[in-house]
Amino acid sequence: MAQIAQVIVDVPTMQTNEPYSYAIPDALRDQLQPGMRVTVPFGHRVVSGFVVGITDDTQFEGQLKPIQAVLDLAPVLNSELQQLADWLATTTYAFRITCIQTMLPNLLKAQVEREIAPTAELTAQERATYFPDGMARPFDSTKLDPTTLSGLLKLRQAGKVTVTYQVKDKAAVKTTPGITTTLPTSQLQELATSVAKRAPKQAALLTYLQQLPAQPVAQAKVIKDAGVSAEVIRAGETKGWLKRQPLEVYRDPFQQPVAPTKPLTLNDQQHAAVTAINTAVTQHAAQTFLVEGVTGSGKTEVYLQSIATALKLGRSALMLVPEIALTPQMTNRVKSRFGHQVAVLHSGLSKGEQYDEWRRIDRGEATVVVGARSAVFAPIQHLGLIIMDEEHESSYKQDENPRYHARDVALWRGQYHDCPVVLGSATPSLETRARAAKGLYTRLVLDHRINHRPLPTVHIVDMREEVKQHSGDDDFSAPLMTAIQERLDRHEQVVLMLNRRGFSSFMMCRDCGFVLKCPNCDISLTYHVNPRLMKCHYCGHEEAVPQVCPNCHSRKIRYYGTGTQKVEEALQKLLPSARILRMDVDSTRRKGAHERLLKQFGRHDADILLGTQMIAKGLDFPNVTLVGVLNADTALGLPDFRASERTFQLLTQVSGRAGRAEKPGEVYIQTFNPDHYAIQLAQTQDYERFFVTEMHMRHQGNYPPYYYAVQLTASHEDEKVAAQAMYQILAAVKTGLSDQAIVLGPTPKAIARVKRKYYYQVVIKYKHEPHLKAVLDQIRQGSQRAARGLAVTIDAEPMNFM
DNA sequence: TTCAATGCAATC
DNA sequence: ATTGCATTGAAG
Repeated sequence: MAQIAQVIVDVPTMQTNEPYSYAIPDALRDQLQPGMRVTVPFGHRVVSGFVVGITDDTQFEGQLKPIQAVLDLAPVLNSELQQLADWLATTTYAFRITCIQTMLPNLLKAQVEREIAPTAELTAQERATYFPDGMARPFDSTKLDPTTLSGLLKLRQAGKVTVTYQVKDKAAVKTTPGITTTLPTSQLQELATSVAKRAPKQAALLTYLQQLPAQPVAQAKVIKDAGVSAEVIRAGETKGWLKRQPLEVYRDPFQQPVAPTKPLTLNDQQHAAVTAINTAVTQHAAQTFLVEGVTGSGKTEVYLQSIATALKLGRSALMLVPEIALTPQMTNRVKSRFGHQVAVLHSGLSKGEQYDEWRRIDRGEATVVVGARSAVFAPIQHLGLIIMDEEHESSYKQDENPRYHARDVALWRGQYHDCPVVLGSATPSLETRARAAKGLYTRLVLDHRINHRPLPTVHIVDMREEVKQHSGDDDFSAPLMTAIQERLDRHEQVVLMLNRRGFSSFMMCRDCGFVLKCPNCDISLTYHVNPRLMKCHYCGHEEAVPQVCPNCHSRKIRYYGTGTQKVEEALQKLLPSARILRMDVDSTRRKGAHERLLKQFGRHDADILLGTQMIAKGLDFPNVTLVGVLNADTALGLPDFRASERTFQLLTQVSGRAGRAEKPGEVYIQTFNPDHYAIQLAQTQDYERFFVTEMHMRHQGNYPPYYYAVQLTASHEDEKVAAQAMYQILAAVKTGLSDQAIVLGPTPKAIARVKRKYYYQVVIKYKHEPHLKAVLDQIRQGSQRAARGLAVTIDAEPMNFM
């Protein structure tokens, strides 16, 4: 019986979102397995694809085409991850191939390249114009200029040129020169004694070769260990003593060795938590834990000791951390406990490094994986424990297709492997905390700080009063300045956070009120000092800083609001002797800059670390005794039901940065909303009261976790088209769902225009809608043949309502 | 009437 | 996504 491969082709459309049948040529029959990548003829070209099954027959009536080539020796997705891909596609409304690609390291994304070659049919004239060197040339419609492109297309119509497709697999294994010997030890011994007296180096090499293992050894190692030069090795090669053979090496992103650490002694609460988790690990129970631990309560040690238990049982562990927290501080801590068996996966690595870490995991050489969001797809086998630190972080949700939440994937894998999942946070998401309240998750509370260090004292500064007393737009209140000065006098360090979410410094005319906006997007341009430019944070548009108002030509156009650079300048003016380190998107763009700045601060090369949200997470500097939040409430005004939750989390998180060692810490929060519950409760770090208050608000507003939510968005260059599409979708939703469902919109998004496109959205809130999936799938089908340029997205449980 | 731009369905 | 093929639209 002829075997048939079921292939998902790499063409992300609705029509090709199911397997296509291909004949398996005899030569590939033994080799091919589900989970492998292949190249297949598709229409009039070749595309890459992914084998999801091998069957004996097919529904397809027509003539099957054969698979062209197999790209892998072994499946790149095992059976678990293949099932996970299917689940991901159904729950996130994404294409199957998109899900598969997301789960694989970047380098395994095969690329199709087109080439165009001349034929004998061409006239000399045409040949000279299009093929000056007579050779085939790359045919990339995005890179060729329009005239050449249309010319080439005409020639193709006439059949005067041929187009070929080449699927390029970028997966490259790095090698280093290696050495092996084929001679038996006895012969080498003989040679060593018979070699000329005045060639001691050759003798040394021969002696060394005798104890060489069968596998190739790096040439660099031979040179070092045998004490010979590359010259001698070359001589040995010509004499046939040894053979050169490329040796596969891993690009190790973690070069520097780390000092091993021993498990620390646990306090009672930590001990209770570890015991509970260990029991679940040992019993292979797919139980979910919520470790609710205040900052400084030693959550990480609980994670590490639980991981140790899984390893002892011969199982592996996955630890997820927000990208921003994947600092060397954090990875070092895991590496120094578990050594070489740790693999690290995050976007800071090069693609080659990512691929190599992925392969170490796939081969079972790494049994502890630490990584950011996408590491939840790591090909770990025999999972014994999954940990997700800072579980509330919104970066665990991917904001492009597939719009998955790593927490959901982690829970899925926990079920699959029958292993516990530990969600950890000082400020759990309302969803998670509510599930714990319902008894779905086991709650483990760590409310003592290690060594009973007190929580920092938090002061709230009413900026309305400050502005009244002083003149105008000062970013620094008197109490905060006094506190900073005290630290400088005592040679202690200060962390200042500028909340930048949805807030920036913009140009406004004081005469006519004109605000300078991006010509492509609907948002105001941000003022940058160095280089002095107006920039759009969404599309990257740049323009010169205007001297006069473009609207009324007044010279009184000034910038308003607060950027890190402006604050830095102002602060430097107030404290001329203070050494200030600025950490924001601009100063950390280059690879490793983030790490370098933190090291600098850790060495006390600076007194004040000034930064955006990124400094709130996971830093641990013992000499920091003061934390200031310059503008606590910029996020509160945003049209998002999670605004309070975000604000509370951020303030609590950043407050934890103060006084982590023996010196007590102080926190100053500057706000224009001193009475808001999110800020009041952040002052006392009272998560439980915040939870109860916020749950009440969510209940009032019919928001998650009381309701599920789906956000539908349509975007188009023409505002009318986008709006119209949304009204059609609205009609489909209304007829398809019960009247229990709450449908909001269509409304223009808070930032209605981004990159020359208008955005409209509809939000569905529901408790139980069995037909929802069918309705949304139908919308997905419909959006396929809608107006050109119209993009419809479906986001289940969105994190951003803007 | 002819050629070209535009829309549309199919791709195993 | 990309293609060939049908349909419609503008010039001959």
